[in-house]
Amino acid sequence: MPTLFQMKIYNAVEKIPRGYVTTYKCIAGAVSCRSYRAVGRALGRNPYAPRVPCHRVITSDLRIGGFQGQHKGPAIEQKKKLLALEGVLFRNGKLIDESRVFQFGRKE
DNA sequence: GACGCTAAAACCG
DNA sequence: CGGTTTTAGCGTC
Repeated sequence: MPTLFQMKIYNAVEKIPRGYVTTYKCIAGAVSCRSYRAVGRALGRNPYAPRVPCHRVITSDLRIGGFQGQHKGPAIEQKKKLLALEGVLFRNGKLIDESRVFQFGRKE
C-alpha cells in the first residue's frame, strides 16, 4: 500500500529529466520533508516499479550514495553505468559534471 | 502502539 | 578532511 510520502517522492523523482540527477536533500525539500533518510529508504525499497529511476538520486555530496539497498557492491557500479549512459559521468565515485544535477524547489 | 533500521547530512575534532 | 552523532520517516513486531 503506497504511502503519501512515497507517492510524492515517486512523483518528484519521475520529474527528473534523462541525463540529470538529483540529491536526497533536494527531494526531501521537494516533498517538504526534512528526512532525506526516509527518502532514500523509500526509494531503496522501491515500492513502485522501475518507473522510479532511483539511480538518478545521489547524495548532496554529489556522490553516488547507494543503490538497491547497499552503499557498496556491484549495484553501485551498475548505478554509475546507468548514469554514464544518460550522460552523467562519474569519477572515483563522484559526479564529474555537477551541472547535471537537477534541482527541484529552488527559488530564483 | 512501540522499537529498530536506513541509499544521509550536519557537526565536532 | 575524517569520524561521530542526530534526524525523521518507513518497516516490522
